[in-house]
Amino acid sequence: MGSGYQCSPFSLIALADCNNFYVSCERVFRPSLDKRPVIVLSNNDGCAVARSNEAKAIGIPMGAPYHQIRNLCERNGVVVLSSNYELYGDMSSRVVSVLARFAPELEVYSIDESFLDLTGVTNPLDISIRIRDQVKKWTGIPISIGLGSTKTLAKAANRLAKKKGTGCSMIHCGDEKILRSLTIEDVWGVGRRLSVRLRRIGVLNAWDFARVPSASIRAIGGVTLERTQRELAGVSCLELEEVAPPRKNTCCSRSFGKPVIDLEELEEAVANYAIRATRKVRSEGSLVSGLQVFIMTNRFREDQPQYANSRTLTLDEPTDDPIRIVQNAKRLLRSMFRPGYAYKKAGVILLDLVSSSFRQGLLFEEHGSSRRSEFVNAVEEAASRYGAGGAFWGGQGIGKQWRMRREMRTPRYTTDWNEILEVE
DNA sequence: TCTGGGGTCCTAGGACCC
DNA sequence: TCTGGGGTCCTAGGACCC
Repeated sequence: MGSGYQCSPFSLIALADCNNFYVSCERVFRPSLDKRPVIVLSNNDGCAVARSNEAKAIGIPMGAPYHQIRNLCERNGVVVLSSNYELYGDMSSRVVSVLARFAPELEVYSIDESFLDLTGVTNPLDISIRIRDQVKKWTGIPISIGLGSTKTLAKAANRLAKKKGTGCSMIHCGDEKILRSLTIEDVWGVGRRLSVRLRRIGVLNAWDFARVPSASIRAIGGVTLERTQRELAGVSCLELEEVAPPRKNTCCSRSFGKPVIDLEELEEAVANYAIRATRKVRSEGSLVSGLQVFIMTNRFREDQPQYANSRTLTLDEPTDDPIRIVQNAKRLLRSMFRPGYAYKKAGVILLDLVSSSFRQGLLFEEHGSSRRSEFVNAVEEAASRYGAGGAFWGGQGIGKQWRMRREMRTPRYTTDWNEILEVE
């Protein structure tokens, strides 16, 4: 082979990936959607982010803006749904709990994918078929499983299983025929930009990629792409992370349902995003060291004046106090706001999160005065118990002209008592 | 009219220091 | 006319992922 790499015979990784996940979740609760073309739209009913096989067959591309495919959908009787993240999150954890019965060493990689360690299993393909059947039976969600000695090979095998429609498949790093059948774009870690540059040097498929001198790969995509190359050749560079490392930043941003002109409205939106982001941080027991706010006009409207900006600040002490975070977010917003633009999107990013146990001595100093934190905790408690109607901060406003569209959302069957499925 | 949201990692280059 | 070099730290931007 001449590559110098050896396949590792010691480990076996499986990637379990839910098929058309959001669509599959919707179908569990509405079996009438089976065999029909269905798509799920992103926030603000913007783009198609999940498509059933029937919808793919009609020619709806991934990520297509809805306004561009609306006619196509209407002509073909496509069922169009807004996204329902409460439902998908809940279904996701159900799938994971079934997977964990088979492989206790598992990494939840995304809402619809998990890596499983099947090292030492005697009949991995048979087990994979059993896992697949069990997940379908207990959750209603169809999955595909790819097997390989590294994460990148497992990913590739999963792609193959989806391409061939077999449900489960395995790839060995020496399998020339199979690796040649995977285009360079199919390789995990090779996106649009890198694939163009790789094709230019004659790398067309996964087999080529694994065999090009690593110096050329490094020149094109740095150490990250070099790792991908080694992984594809069977050398493990990406470990299974059973415990998710603590998040470093968290963000809340939204496009507006309607363009926003006024500073006051923008402040209201930014305050809401800041509070949502702060809630995530508090629920993880973290503190915020800094924050960034950004605003932008609609970049697709070439006929309109454009403005985009972002500002960052470092807090004097890490905090999880929503009042301080909102005050600072508004300050940043006012410092860069320019009147006369139609703003389309804004966001708040909380930076350099640290564990709240690091705060230690500061607890009883001025910022953490206990009466104030009791008050904050009480408001947050009421908000989490009774929803936005229970309690909200003054800056959040009540008009919410800017809030996003979500016109075709299905009920939250599994997470909201008012919307639970009724069986007659 | 209408074009998502939330992350990570890496690198180049500027600021600053000795 | 001549105008260092090497280190660190930080940030912005680019690339990727789902």
